[in-house]
Amino acid sequence: MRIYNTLTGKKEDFIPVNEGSVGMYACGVTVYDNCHVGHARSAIVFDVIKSYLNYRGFKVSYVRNFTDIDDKIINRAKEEGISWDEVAQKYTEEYYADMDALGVSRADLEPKATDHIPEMIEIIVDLIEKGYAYDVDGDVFFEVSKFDGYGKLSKRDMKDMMAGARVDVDERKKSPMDFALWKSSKEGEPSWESPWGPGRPGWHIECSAMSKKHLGESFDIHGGGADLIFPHHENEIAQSEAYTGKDFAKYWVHNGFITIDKEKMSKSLGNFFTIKEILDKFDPEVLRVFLLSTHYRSPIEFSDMILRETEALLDRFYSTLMRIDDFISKNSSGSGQTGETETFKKVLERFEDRFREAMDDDFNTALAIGHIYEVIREVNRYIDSKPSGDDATELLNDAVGALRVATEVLNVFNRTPKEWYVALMRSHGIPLTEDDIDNKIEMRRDARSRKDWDQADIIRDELLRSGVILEDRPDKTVWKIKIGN
RNA sequence: GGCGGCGUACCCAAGUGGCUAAGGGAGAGGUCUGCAAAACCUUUAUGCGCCGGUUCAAAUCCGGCCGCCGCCUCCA
Repeated sequence: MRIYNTLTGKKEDFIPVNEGSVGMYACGVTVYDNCHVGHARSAIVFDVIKSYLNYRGFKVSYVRNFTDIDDKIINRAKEEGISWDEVAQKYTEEYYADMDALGVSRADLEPKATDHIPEMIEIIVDLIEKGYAYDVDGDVFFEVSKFDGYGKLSKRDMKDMMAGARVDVDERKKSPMDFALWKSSKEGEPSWESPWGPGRPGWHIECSAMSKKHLGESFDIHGGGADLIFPHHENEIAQSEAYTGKDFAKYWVHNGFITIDKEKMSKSLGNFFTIKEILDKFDPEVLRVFLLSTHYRSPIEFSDMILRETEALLDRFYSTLMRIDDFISKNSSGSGQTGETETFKKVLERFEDRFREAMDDDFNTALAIGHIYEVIREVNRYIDSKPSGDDATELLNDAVGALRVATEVLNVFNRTPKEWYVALMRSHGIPLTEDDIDNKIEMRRDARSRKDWDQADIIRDELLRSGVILEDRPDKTVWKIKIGN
Protein backbone atom coordinates (compact mmCIF):
# COMPACT_ATOMS: atom_id res chain seq x y z
CA MET A 1 0.00 0.00 0.00
CA ARG A 2 1.28 3.41 -0.92
CA ILE A 3 0.29 6.73 0.58
CA TYR A 4 1.28 10.21 -0.49
CA ASN A 5 3.02 11.90 2.43
CA THR A 6 2.94 15.69 2.52
CA LEU A 7 5.97 15.61 4.78
CA THR A 8 8.21 14.02 2.14
CA GLY A 9 6.27 15.10 -0.92
CA LYS A 10 6.26 11.53 -2.21
CA LYS A 11 4.17 8.42 -2.32
CA GLU A 12 5.61 6.03 0.23
CA ASP A 13 5.03 2.43 1.17
CA PHE A 14 2.74 2.34 4.13
CA ILE A 15 4.50 0.78 7.11
CA PRO A 16 2.68 1.45 10.37
CA VAL A 17 4.58 2.25 13.56
CA ASN A 18 3.17 -0.90 15.16
CA GLU A 19 2.61 -3.80 12.80
CA GLY A 20 -1.01 -4.58 12.16
CA SER A 21 -2.51 -1.49 13.73
CA VAL A 22 -2.98 2.07 12.60
CA GLY A 23 -3.43 5.22 14.65
CA MET A 24 -5.06 7.94 12.64
CA TYR A 25 -6.01 11.48 13.60
CA ALA A 26 -7.99 13.81 11.38
CA CYS A 27 -8.74 17.40 12.24
CA GLY A 28 -12.45 17.81 12.59
CA VAL A 29 -14.45 20.99 12.54
CA THR A 30 -14.86 24.08 14.65
CA VAL A 31 -18.48 23.93 15.65
CA TYR A 32 -19.63 27.50 15.08
CA ASP A 33 -21.71 27.15 11.91
CA ASN A 34 -23.21 24.66 9.47
CA CYS A 35 -20.74 22.65 7.45
CA HIS A 36 -20.18 23.32 3.77
CA VAL A 37 -19.31 20.77 1.14
CA GLY A 38 -15.59 21.28 1.77
CA HIS A 39 -16.06 19.85 5.22
CA ALA A 40 -17.98 16.99 3.67
CA ARG A 41 -15.07 16.17 1.39
CA SER A 42 -12.60 15.96 4.21
CA ALA A 43 -14.91 13.87 6.37
CA ILE A 44 -15.72 11.47 3.52
CA VAL A 45 -12.11 11.09 2.44
CA PHE A 46 -10.94 10.07 5.90
CA ASP A 47 -14.01 7.94 6.42
CA VAL A 48 -13.08 5.95 3.33
CA ILE A 49 -9.42 5.76 4.30
CA LYS A 50 -10.37 4.36 7.68
CA SER A 51 -12.76 1.92 6.11
CA TYR A 52 -10.21 0.75 3.56
CA LEU A 53 -7.53 0.24 6.22
CA ASN A 54 -10.02 -1.93 8.07
CA TYR A 55 -10.71 -3.88 4.91
CA ARG A 56 -6.95 -4.41 4.51
CA GLY A 57 -6.89 -6.01 7.93
CA PHE A 58 -5.45 -3.25 10.07
CA LYS A 59 -6.80 -2.58 13.51
CA VAL A 60 -7.58 1.09 13.14
CA SER A 61 -7.93 3.68 15.86
CA TYR A 62 -9.44 6.72 14.26
CA VAL A 63 -9.65 9.96 16.20
CA ARG A 64 -11.49 13.02 14.90
CA ASN A 65 -11.81 15.99 17.18
CA PHE A 66 -14.28 18.79 17.69
CA THR A 67 -12.92 22.26 18.30
CA ASP A 68 -15.54 23.51 20.70
CA ILE A 69 -13.86 26.64 22.00
CA ASP A 70 -12.54 29.36 19.72
CA ASP A 71 -12.96 33.04 18.83
CA LYS A 72 -15.50 32.23 16.16
CA ILE A 73 -17.63 30.30 18.59
CA ILE A 74 -17.51 33.18 21.05
CA ASN A 75 -18.49 35.66 18.35
CA ARG A 76 -21.27 33.46 17.16
CA ALA A 77 -22.61 33.19 20.69
CA LYS A 78 -22.74 36.98 20.92
CA GLU A 79 -24.58 37.20 17.59
CA GLU A 80 -27.13 34.62 18.53
CA GLY A 81 -27.44 35.75 22.13
CA ILE A 82 -26.73 32.33 23.53
CA SER A 83 -23.80 30.91 25.43
CA TRP A 84 -20.67 29.63 23.71
CA ASP A 85 -21.33 26.06 24.77
CA GLU A 86 -24.85 26.20 23.39
CA VAL A 87 -23.37 27.24 20.05
CA ALA A 88 -20.94 24.33 20.19
CA GLN A 89 -23.70 21.94 21.14
CA LYS A 90 -26.02 23.16 18.40
CA TYR A 91 -23.49 22.89 15.59
CA THR A 92 -22.17 19.58 16.81
CA GLU A 93 -25.67 18.23 16.37
CA GLU A 94 -25.94 19.79 12.93
CA TYR A 95 -22.60 18.24 12.05
CA TYR A 96 -23.85 14.79 12.97
CA ALA A 97 -27.07 15.29 11.04
CA ASP A 98 -25.12 16.20 7.89
CA MET A 99 -22.52 13.47 8.26
CA ASP A 100 -25.09 10.78 9.02
CA ALA A 101 -26.90 11.72 5.84
CA LEU A 102 -23.66 11.44 3.87
CA GLY A 103 -22.91 8.02 5.28
CA VAL A 104 -19.87 9.19 7.24
CA SER A 105 -19.40 6.80 10.12
CA ARG A 106 -18.43 7.90 13.60
CA ALA A 107 -14.75 7.96 14.42
CA ASP A 108 -13.59 5.60 17.13
CA LEU A 109 -12.96 8.57 19.38
CA GLU A 110 -14.39 12.05 18.97
CA PRO A 111 -12.75 14.14 21.65
CA LYS A 112 -13.61 17.74 22.39
CA ALA A 113 -11.03 20.40 23.07
CA THR A 114 -12.69 21.59 26.27
CA ASP A 115 -12.47 18.09 27.74
CA HIS A 116 -8.69 18.23 27.50
CA ILE A 117 -7.73 21.52 29.14
CA PRO A 118 -5.55 19.89 31.85
CA GLU A 119 -3.65 17.88 29.22
CA MET A 120 -3.00 21.04 27.22
CA ILE A 121 -1.83 22.96 30.25
CA GLU A 122 0.55 20.15 31.10
CA ILE A 123 2.17 20.39 27.68
CA ILE A 124 2.38 24.17 27.80
CA VAL A 125 4.01 24.15 31.24
CA ASP A 126 6.57 21.68 29.99
CA LEU A 127 7.26 23.67 26.82
CA ILE A 128 7.97 26.75 28.91
CA GLU A 129 10.30 24.73 31.15
CA LYS A 130 12.15 23.40 28.15
CA GLY A 131 12.54 26.90 26.78
CA TYR A 132 10.28 26.50 23.73
CA ALA A 133 7.60 28.84 24.98
CA TYR A 134 7.25 32.06 26.96
CA ASP A 135 4.43 33.81 28.73
CA VAL A 136 3.52 37.48 28.54
CA ASP A 137 0.66 39.04 30.53
CA GLY A 138 -1.31 35.84 30.80
CA ASP A 139 -0.67 34.73 27.19
CA VAL A 140 1.74 31.98 26.24
CA PHE A 141 3.51 31.83 22.90
CA PHE A 142 5.49 29.13 21.22
CA GLU A 143 8.87 30.44 20.11
CA VAL A 144 9.19 29.11 16.62
CA SER A 145 12.89 29.82 16.20
CA LYS A 146 13.68 27.41 19.05
CA PHE A 147 12.33 24.46 17.11
CA ASP A 148 14.76 23.28 14.46
CA GLY A 149 12.38 21.50 12.17
CA TYR A 150 9.93 24.37 11.83
CA GLY A 151 8.68 24.54 8.26
CA LYS A 152 9.44 20.93 7.34
CA LEU A 153 5.84 20.08 6.56
CA SER A 154 4.87 23.18 4.61
CA LYS A 155 8.30 23.40 2.96
CA ARG A 156 9.09 26.94 3.82
CA ASP A 157 11.86 28.51 5.77
CA MET A 158 11.79 31.23 8.37
CA LYS A 159 13.28 33.91 6.12
CA ASP A 160 10.54 33.58 3.50
CA MET A 161 7.88 33.69 6.10
CA MET A 162 9.26 36.76 7.77
CA ALA A 163 9.04 38.52 4.45
CA GLY A 164 5.42 37.61 4.07
CA ALA A 165 4.41 38.09 7.68
CA ARG A 166 1.39 40.21 8.35
CA VAL A 167 1.67 43.71 9.73
CA ASP A 168 -0.81 43.56 12.55
CA VAL A 169 1.45 41.49 14.74
CA ASP A 170 1.11 41.24 18.45
CA GLU A 171 3.99 43.44 19.69
CA ARG A 172 4.56 41.24 22.70
CA LYS A 173 5.67 38.31 20.55
CA LYS A 174 9.39 37.81 20.15
CA SER A 175 8.85 37.00 16.51
CA PRO A 176 5.85 37.53 14.26
CA MET A 177 5.86 33.79 13.57
CA ASP A 178 5.40 32.81 17.19
CA PHE A 179 1.93 31.48 17.86
CA ALA A 180 -0.37 31.34 20.84
CA LEU A 181 -0.53 28.28 23.05
CA TRP A 182 -2.73 29.98 25.62
CA LYS A 183 -4.81 33.13 25.43
CA SER A 184 -5.87 35.16 28.41
CA SER A 185 -9.56 35.83 28.42
CA LYS A 186 -11.34 39.11 28.64
CA GLU A 187 -14.12 39.89 31.07
CA GLY A 188 -17.20 37.80 30.28
CA GLU A 189 -15.43 35.38 27.98
CA PRO A 190 -15.26 31.68 28.71
CA SER A 191 -12.15 30.80 30.64
CA TRP A 192 -10.31 28.06 32.47
CA GLU A 193 -7.89 28.45 35.35
CA SER A 194 -4.23 28.12 34.43
CA PRO A 195 -0.79 28.94 35.84
CA TRP A 196 -0.97 32.15 33.73
CA GLY A 197 -4.39 33.21 34.96
CA PRO A 198 -7.82 32.61 33.47
CA GLY A 199 -7.80 31.93 29.77
CA ARG A 200 -8.40 29.46 27.00
CA PRO A 201 -6.21 27.33 24.76
CA GLY A 202 -4.84 28.42 21.41
CA TRP A 203 -6.12 26.50 18.43
CA HIS A 204 -3.19 24.24 17.66
CA ILE A 205 -2.47 22.83 21.08
CA GLU A 206 -5.68 20.84 21.35
CA CYS A 207 -4.68 18.47 18.56
CA SER A 208 -1.28 17.86 20.12
CA ALA A 209 -2.87 17.09 23.46
CA MET A 210 -5.68 14.91 22.16
CA SER A 211 -3.66 12.93 19.65
CA LYS A 212 -1.03 12.18 22.29
CA LYS A 213 -3.62 11.13 24.84
CA HIS A 214 -5.58 8.86 22.51
CA LEU A 215 -2.96 7.63 20.02
CA GLY A 216 0.37 8.06 21.79
CA GLU A 217 3.35 10.28 21.11
CA SER A 218 4.06 8.82 17.68
CA PHE A 219 1.30 7.56 15.46
CA ASP A 220 0.68 6.74 11.82
CA ILE A 221 -1.59 9.06 9.91
CA HIS A 222 -2.52 12.65 10.52
CA GLY A 223 -4.87 14.29 8.11
CA GLY A 224 -7.05 17.21 7.25
CA GLY A 225 -7.73 19.69 4.50
CA ALA A 226 -4.76 21.07 2.60
CA ASP A 227 -5.38 24.48 4.10
CA LEU A 228 -4.39 23.10 7.49
CA ILE A 229 -0.82 22.35 6.39
CA PHE A 230 0.22 25.82 7.38
CA PRO A 231 0.09 26.97 10.03
CA HIS A 232 -2.02 24.43 11.92
CA HIS A 233 -0.21 21.20 11.21
CA GLU A 234 3.18 22.84 11.13
CA ASN A 235 2.51 24.19 14.60
CA GLU A 236 1.25 20.86 15.86
CA ILE A 237 4.49 19.25 14.79
CA ALA A 238 6.53 21.95 16.54
CA GLN A 239 4.61 21.66 19.82
CA SER A 240 4.39 17.89 19.88
CA GLU A 241 7.94 17.14 18.85
CA ALA A 242 9.37 19.82 21.14
CA TYR A 243 7.40 18.29 23.97
CA THR A 244 8.05 14.59 23.40
CA GLY A 245 11.38 14.73 21.62
CA LYS A 246 9.99 12.11 19.26
CA ASP A 247 8.61 12.04 15.75
CA PHE A 248 4.96 13.03 15.73
CA ALA A 249 2.85 11.63 12.87
CA LYS A 250 4.52 9.44 10.27
CA TYR A 251 2.25 10.07 7.27
CA TRP A 252 0.60 13.41 6.63
CA VAL A 253 -2.43 13.16 4.39
CA HIS A 254 -4.22 16.22 3.02
CA ASN A 255 -7.28 16.44 0.86
CA GLY A 256 -7.62 19.03 -1.90
CA PHE A 257 -10.15 21.82 -2.07
CA ILE A 258 -13.50 22.18 -3.63
CA THR A 259 -13.58 25.05 -6.08
CA ILE A 260 -16.30 27.15 -7.61
CA ASP A 261 -15.37 28.89 -10.86
CA LYS A 262 -11.86 27.59 -10.18
CA GLU A 263 -11.64 29.42 -6.89
CA LYS A 264 -11.36 27.72 -3.55
CA MET A 265 -14.67 27.39 -1.80
CA SER A 266 -14.33 29.16 1.52
CA LYS A 267 -16.19 30.96 4.19
CA SER A 268 -14.24 34.16 3.70
CA LEU A 269 -14.88 34.33 -0.05
CA GLY A 270 -18.52 33.53 0.58
CA ASN A 271 -18.64 31.19 -2.43
CA PHE A 272 -19.70 28.15 -0.48
CA PHE A 273 -22.69 25.86 -0.35
CA THR A 274 -23.66 24.22 2.89
CA ILE A 275 -24.25 20.51 2.90
CA LYS A 276 -27.87 21.18 3.79
CA GLU A 277 -28.36 23.39 0.74
CA ILE A 278 -27.08 20.66 -1.54
CA LEU A 279 -29.13 17.97 0.15
CA ASP A 280 -32.27 20.00 -0.55
CA LYS A 281 -31.74 19.31 -4.23
CA PHE A 282 -29.69 16.15 -4.40
CA ASP A 283 -29.64 12.80 -2.72
CA PRO A 284 -26.75 12.56 -0.22
CA GLU A 285 -25.32 9.61 -2.08
CA VAL A 286 -24.89 11.83 -5.13
CA LEU A 287 -22.68 14.17 -3.15
CA ARG A 288 -20.70 11.30 -1.68
CA VAL A 289 -20.07 9.63 -5.03
CA PHE A 290 -19.22 12.98 -6.61
CA LEU A 291 -16.59 13.61 -3.95
CA LEU A 292 -15.09 10.15 -4.41
CA SER A 293 -15.01 10.27 -8.20
CA THR A 294 -11.97 12.51 -8.18
CA HIS A 295 -8.71 11.63 -6.45
CA TYR A 296 -8.71 13.06 -2.93
CA ARG A 297 -5.69 15.31 -3.46
CA SER A 298 -6.99 17.00 -6.60
CA PRO A 299 -9.19 20.05 -6.60
CA ILE A 300 -12.82 19.39 -7.50
CA GLU A 301 -14.88 21.93 -9.36
CA PHE A 302 -18.34 22.06 -7.87
CA SER A 303 -21.45 22.72 -9.93
CA ASP A 304 -25.04 21.67 -10.39
CA MET A 305 -24.18 20.25 -13.76
CA ILE A 306 -21.58 17.86 -12.40
CA LEU A 307 -23.93 16.77 -9.64
CA ARG A 308 -26.55 15.94 -12.24
CA GLU A 309 -23.99 13.91 -14.14
CA THR A 310 -23.15 12.09 -10.93
CA GLU A 311 -26.84 11.41 -10.43
CA ALA A 312 -26.90 9.83 -13.87
CA LEU A 313 -23.87 7.75 -12.96
CA LEU A 314 -25.61 6.45 -9.86
CA ASP A 315 -28.76 5.80 -11.81
CA ARG A 316 -26.84 3.61 -14.20
CA PHE A 317 -25.70 1.52 -11.27
CA TYR A 318 -29.15 1.11 -9.76
CA SER A 319 -30.78 0.49 -13.14
CA THR A 320 -28.40 -2.37 -13.65
CA LEU A 321 -29.09 -3.70 -10.19
CA MET A 322 -32.79 -3.62 -11.05
CA ARG A 323 -32.11 -5.60 -14.23
CA ILE A 324 -30.25 -8.21 -12.19
CA ASP A 325 -33.12 -8.54 -9.71
CA ASP A 326 -35.57 -8.78 -12.57
CA PHE A 327 -33.57 -11.40 -14.35
CA ILE A 328 -33.12 -13.55 -11.28
CA SER A 329 -36.77 -13.35 -10.26
CA LYS A 330 -38.05 -14.71 -13.56
CA ASN A 331 -35.13 -16.84 -14.64
CA SER A 332 -36.12 -20.26 -15.86
CA SER A 333 -34.19 -23.35 -14.96
CA GLY A 334 -32.00 -25.26 -17.32
CA SER A 335 -28.61 -24.25 -18.50
CA GLY A 336 -28.20 -21.66 -21.17
CA GLN A 337 -24.75 -20.22 -21.08
CA THR A 338 -23.72 -17.85 -23.81
CA GLY A 339 -20.66 -16.57 -25.57
CA GLU A 340 -20.43 -13.81 -22.96
CA THR A 341 -20.13 -16.16 -20.01
CA GLU A 342 -16.37 -16.53 -20.09
CA THR A 343 -15.60 -12.84 -20.48
CA PHE A 344 -18.03 -12.02 -17.72
CA LYS A 345 -16.42 -14.54 -15.39
CA LYS A 346 -12.98 -13.12 -16.11
CA VAL A 347 -14.07 -9.58 -15.34
CA LEU A 348 -15.60 -10.73 -12.07
CA GLU A 349 -12.59 -12.75 -11.07
CA ARG A 350 -10.14 -9.94 -11.38
CA PHE A 351 -12.40 -7.22 -10.03
CA GLU A 352 -11.43 -7.39 -6.37
CA ASP A 353 -7.72 -7.38 -7.23
CA ARG A 354 -8.18 -4.35 -9.41
CA PHE A 355 -10.18 -2.61 -6.73
CA ARG A 356 -7.46 -3.32 -4.21
CA GLU A 357 -4.74 -2.18 -6.60
CA ALA A 358 -6.54 1.09 -7.12
CA MET A 359 -7.09 1.71 -3.44
CA ASP A 360 -3.59 0.57 -2.51
CA ASP A 361 -2.25 3.30 -4.73
CA ASP A 362 -2.92 6.27 -2.47
CA PHE A 363 -6.63 5.55 -2.13
CA ASN A 364 -7.53 6.01 -5.78
CA THR A 365 -11.30 5.96 -5.36
CA ALA A 366 -11.85 7.43 -8.82
CA LEU A 367 -10.14 4.48 -10.46
CA ALA A 368 -11.96 2.09 -8.13
CA ILE A 369 -15.29 3.52 -9.25
CA GLY A 370 -14.15 3.14 -12.85
CA HIS A 371 -13.58 -0.57 -12.21
CA ILE A 372 -17.04 -0.87 -10.70
CA TYR A 373 -18.51 0.47 -13.93
CA GLU A 374 -16.59 -2.02 -16.01
CA VAL A 375 -18.39 -4.71 -14.05
CA ILE A 376 -21.67 -2.90 -14.60
CA ARG A 377 -21.14 -2.87 -18.35
CA GLU A 378 -20.27 -6.57 -18.32
CA VAL A 379 -23.38 -7.38 -16.32
CA ASN A 380 -25.54 -5.65 -18.90
CA ARG A 381 -23.72 -7.25 -21.76
CA TYR A 382 -24.18 -10.63 -20.16
CA ILE A 383 -27.88 -10.17 -19.55
CA ASP A 384 -28.29 -8.91 -23.11
CA SER A 385 -26.78 -12.14 -24.35
CA LYS A 386 -29.86 -13.89 -22.93
CA PRO A 387 -28.44 -16.57 -20.67
CA SER A 388 -30.71 -18.74 -18.56
CA GLY A 389 -30.63 -21.34 -15.81
CA ASP A 390 -29.13 -21.71 -12.38
CA ASP A 391 -25.62 -20.97 -13.61
CA ALA A 392 -26.74 -17.59 -14.86
CA THR A 393 -28.42 -16.77 -11.56
CA GLU A 394 -25.34 -17.83 -9.68
CA LEU A 395 -23.07 -15.76 -11.88
CA LEU A 396 -25.15 -12.66 -11.40
CA ASN A 397 -25.22 -13.25 -7.68
CA ASP A 398 -21.45 -13.50 -7.81
CA ALA A 399 -21.35 -10.16 -9.55
CA VAL A 400 -23.45 -8.54 -6.86
CA GLY A 401 -21.23 -10.10 -4.22
CA ALA A 402 -18.04 -8.93 -5.92
CA LEU A 403 -19.34 -5.40 -6.17
CA ARG A 404 -20.46 -5.42 -2.57
CA VAL A 405 -16.89 -5.77 -1.33
CA ALA A 406 -16.04 -2.46 -2.97
CA THR A 407 -19.28 -0.68 -2.29
CA GLU A 408 -19.09 -1.44 1.40
CA VAL A 409 -15.62 0.02 1.69
CA LEU A 410 -16.66 3.16 -0.16
CA ASN A 411 -20.10 3.13 1.44
CA VAL A 412 -21.84 3.96 -1.81
CA PHE A 413 -24.21 2.01 -4.08
CA ASN A 414 -25.48 0.08 -1.10
CA ARG A 415 -29.20 0.67 -1.42
CA THR A 416 -31.82 -1.23 -3.35
CA PRO A 417 -33.01 0.20 -6.66
CA LYS A 418 -36.37 0.81 -5.03
CA GLU A 419 -34.80 2.84 -2.22
CA TRP A 420 -32.86 4.81 -4.77
CA TYR A 421 -35.92 5.74 -6.81
CA VAL A 422 -37.99 6.60 -3.77
CA ALA A 423 -35.16 8.81 -2.53
CA LEU A 424 -34.92 10.47 -5.95
CA MET A 425 -38.64 11.13 -5.92
CA ARG A 426 -38.09 13.09 -2.74
CA SER A 427 -34.97 14.99 -3.82
CA HIS A 428 -36.61 15.87 -7.14
CA GLY A 429 -39.68 17.09 -5.33
CA ILE A 430 -42.06 14.87 -7.28
CA PRO A 431 -45.50 15.19 -5.71
CA LEU A 432 -46.57 11.62 -6.31
CA THR A 433 -46.70 8.53 -4.18
CA GLU A 434 -45.69 5.07 -5.24
CA ASP A 435 -49.38 4.16 -5.21
CA ASP A 436 -50.19 7.04 -7.57
CA ILE A 437 -47.64 5.72 -10.01
CA ASP A 438 -48.74 2.11 -9.66
CA ASN A 439 -52.34 3.16 -10.37
CA LYS A 440 -51.29 4.96 -13.54
CA ILE A 441 -49.29 1.94 -14.62
CA GLU A 442 -52.37 -0.20 -14.07
CA MET A 443 -54.54 2.13 -16.15
CA ARG A 444 -51.96 2.13 -18.87
CA ARG A 445 -51.74 -1.65 -18.79
CA ASP A 446 -55.45 -1.82 -19.59
CA ALA A 447 -55.06 0.64 -22.42
CA ARG A 448 -52.16 -1.30 -23.82
CA SER A 449 -54.02 -4.59 -23.65
CA ARG A 450 -56.72 -2.92 -25.79
CA LYS A 451 -53.90 -1.71 -28.05
CA ASP A 452 -55.09 1.79 -27.28
CA TRP A 453 -51.63 3.25 -27.89
CA ASP A 454 -52.82 6.86 -27.80
CA GLN A 455 -54.22 6.48 -24.30
CA ALA A 456 -51.14 4.56 -23.18
CA ASP A 457 -48.88 7.32 -24.47
CA ILE A 458 -50.94 10.01 -22.78
CA ILE A 459 -50.49 8.34 -19.42
CA ARG A 460 -46.80 7.84 -20.00
CA ASP A 461 -46.29 11.46 -21.10
CA GLU A 462 -48.21 12.70 -18.11
CA LEU A 463 -45.92 10.82 -15.72
CA LEU A 464 -42.88 11.95 -17.67
CA ARG A 465 -43.87 15.58 -17.12
CA SER A 466 -43.80 14.86 -13.40
CA GLY A 467 -40.36 13.35 -13.80
CA VAL A 468 -41.33 9.68 -13.80
CA ILE A 469 -40.16 7.40 -16.60
CA LEU A 470 -41.93 4.19 -17.51
CA GLU A 471 -40.11 1.27 -19.01
CA ASP A 472 -42.06 -1.55 -20.61
CA ARG A 473 -40.59 -4.97 -20.02
CA PRO A 474 -41.89 -8.13 -21.67
CA ASP A 475 -43.86 -9.07 -18.57
CA LYS A 476 -44.47 -5.79 -16.76
CA THR A 477 -43.87 -2.06 -16.63
CA VAL A 478 -41.40 -0.54 -14.19
CA TRP A 479 -40.93 3.06 -13.19
CA LYS A 480 -37.87 5.17 -12.59
CA ILE A 481 -37.14 8.80 -11.93
CA LYS A 482 -35.91 10.88 -14.81
CA ILE A 483 -32.37 12.19 -14.43
CA GLY A 484 -31.31 15.55 -15.79
CA ASN A 485 -33.55 18.33 -16.96
C1' G B 1 8.13 38.02 -3.73
C1' G B 2 8.82 32.72 -1.46
C1' C B 3 6.94 27.73 -1.67
C1' G B 4 3.61 24.01 -3.80
C1' G B 5 0.28 22.12 -7.41
C1' C B 6 -2.40 21.67 -11.98
C1' G B 7 -3.20 21.84 -17.68
C1' U B 8 -5.62 14.41 -20.88
C1' A B 9 -11.71 14.22 -26.13
C1' C B 10 -17.53 18.64 -26.39
C1' C B 11 -17.80 18.18 -20.49
C1' C B 12 -16.11 15.48 -15.89
C1' A B 13 -12.08 12.17 -15.02
C1' A B 14 -8.13 7.79 -14.28
C1' G B 15 -3.45 6.96 -16.04
C1' U B 16 3.63 9.17 -13.64
C1' G B 17 8.47 4.93 -18.94
C1' G B 18 6.45 -0.05 -22.80
C1' C B 19 -0.30 -4.02 -24.18
C1' U B 20 -5.55 -0.93 -28.71
C1' A B 21 -4.79 6.42 -23.46
C1' A B 22 -9.83 3.45 -17.78
C1' G B 23 -14.75 4.97 -16.41
C1' G B 24 -19.08 8.42 -16.63
C1' G B 25 -21.93 12.34 -19.13
C1' A B 26 -23.27 14.66 -23.89
C1' G B 27 -23.66 14.03 -29.48
C1' A B 28 -24.33 10.78 -34.07
C1' G B 29 -25.71 5.96 -36.29
C1' G B 30 -27.58 0.98 -35.35
C1' U B 31 -30.03 -3.45 -32.58
C1' C B 32 -34.33 -4.13 -29.42
C1' U B 33 -39.55 -1.88 -28.81
C1' G B 34 -46.64 -0.80 -30.75
C1' C B 35 -43.89 3.80 -30.14
C1' A B 36 -40.59 4.82 -26.27
C1' A B 37 -37.24 4.09 -22.24
C1' A B 38 -33.31 1.17 -20.50
C1' A B 39 -29.44 -1.88 -22.21
C1' C B 40 -25.94 -3.27 -25.85
C1' C B 41 -22.92 -2.34 -30.44
C1' U B 42 -20.38 1.32 -33.58
C1' U B 43 -18.61 6.24 -33.55
C1' U B 44 -16.16 11.20 -31.13
C1' A B 45 -7.96 12.49 -28.49
C1' U B 46 -2.45 8.65 -34.09
C1' G B 47 -3.51 12.50 -29.42
C1' C B 48 -2.25 14.01 -23.52
C1' G B 49 -1.01 23.24 -22.86
C1' C B 50 3.43 24.79 -26.27
C1' C B 51 8.75 24.11 -27.70
C1' G B 52 13.10 21.45 -27.13
C1' G B 53 15.96 17.29 -24.80
C1' U B 54 17.04 12.20 -22.51
C1' U B 55 15.64 7.02 -24.02
C1' C B 56 15.11 1.32 -28.21
C1' A B 57 10.49 3.44 -26.04
C1' A B 58 7.36 9.50 -22.73
C1' A B 59 0.90 11.92 -21.44
C1' U B 60 4.46 9.81 -17.89
C1' C B 61 11.59 11.80 -16.88
C1' C B 62 14.62 16.70 -17.69
C1' G B 63 14.83 22.08 -19.28
C1' G B 64 12.35 26.45 -21.04
C1' C B 65 7.80 29.02 -22.15
C1' C B 66 2.39 29.99 -21.78
C1' G B 67 -2.11 29.58 -18.88
C1' C B 68 -4.77 28.51 -14.28
C1' C B 69 -4.94 27.67 -9.03
C1' G B 70 -3.47 27.12 -3.85
C1' C B 71 -0.60 28.28 0.74
C1' C B 72 2.23 32.23 3.05
C1' U B 73 -4.02 35.27 7.49
C1' C B 74 -9.19 32.18 10.27
C1' C B 75 -10.14 28.31 6.73
C1' A B 76 -11.70 21.14 5.23
